[in-house]
Amino acid sequence: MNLKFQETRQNGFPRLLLLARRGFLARVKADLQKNAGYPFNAYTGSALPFIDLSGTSLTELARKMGVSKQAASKTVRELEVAGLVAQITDINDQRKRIIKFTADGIVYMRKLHKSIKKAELELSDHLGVDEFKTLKIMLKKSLDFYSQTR
Amino acid sequence: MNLKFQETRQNGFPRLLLLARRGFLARVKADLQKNAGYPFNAYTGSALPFIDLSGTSLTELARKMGVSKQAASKTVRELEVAGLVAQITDINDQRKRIIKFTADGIVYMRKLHKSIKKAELELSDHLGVDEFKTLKIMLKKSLDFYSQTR
DNA sequence: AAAATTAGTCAACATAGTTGTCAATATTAT
DNA sequence: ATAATATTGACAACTATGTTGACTAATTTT
Repeated sequence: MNLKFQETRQNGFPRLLLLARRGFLARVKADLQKNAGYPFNAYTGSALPFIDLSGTSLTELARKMGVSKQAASKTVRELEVAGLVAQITDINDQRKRIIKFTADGIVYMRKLHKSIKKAELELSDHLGVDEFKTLKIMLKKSLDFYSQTR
Repeated sequence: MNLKFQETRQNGFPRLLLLARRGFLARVKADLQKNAGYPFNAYTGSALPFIDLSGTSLTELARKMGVSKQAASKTVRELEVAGLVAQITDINDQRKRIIKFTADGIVYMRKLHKSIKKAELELSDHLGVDEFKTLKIMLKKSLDFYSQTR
């Protein structure tokens, strides 16, 4: 019985992506905690980058994050508890809650950004600058492909 | 106030990896369900490839999957219910439960493998064969980097 | 003004993992 | 041989991140 397909699967494309991401995020997290004492989790990681400095409504945030409003709502509550964002009611539409960064939230964003850049540089160093650039371009092209095909 | 870091974050490296993986797996899943009527989830996706045709113990499987024994145990139970694997007690060590594919499990593995290959080919077509190869090599190099650094 | 749509919440549940604890079995050291 | 130690795998309780369904309140359309 042939075992070949096992080897293929264990190093299949989706697994490579998963593990590469895990490795990368572990580095970001370590750096962020060391340098800032801040948490780093799905709230901070997947929600913050989609909150505009001028404020973003929940529904808009949910859409950008690609999750349900309910999931986004939970996330925002956590960020609020952590003191990184505040929610204010929209004057023009009282149903809307506008989510904005607190001063602390902006500080956090900058630190997070720095940690990510640092991790990217580190990897870029290891792979070669051009190779890393190509890697990112290829990934972007893949996304384009999948968002068209969907 | 500068908005630049927002743009950077939304297309940051880890996000690219996440979305590329999501897109890829959606294709695999669609193909698999269309052609085989089989489920495709974390159980099948992350556990099956690590079960050896000659059988694998739970502890070994957990180690290979990179999760706790408890998590692996749950997964195996699901696979058992789905009829893809069976657990038998090891004759030489009665603590051990050897997990083996059922005939159905092997059929499933082959189909899964085919669907993944198909999705890889499709993407390879879109990116260019050489580029896709490079992409995979770069990802592998990244993994090596992170497993060393850890 | 009534009907329909939209924004957001609460509750219940699903999935994929975790840690802590434990019994049964094997291994090692005395 | 037996006592101490280590390993295998189970159960329970919990965490994190998501989902869907049912709902209220506010706004927009007709």
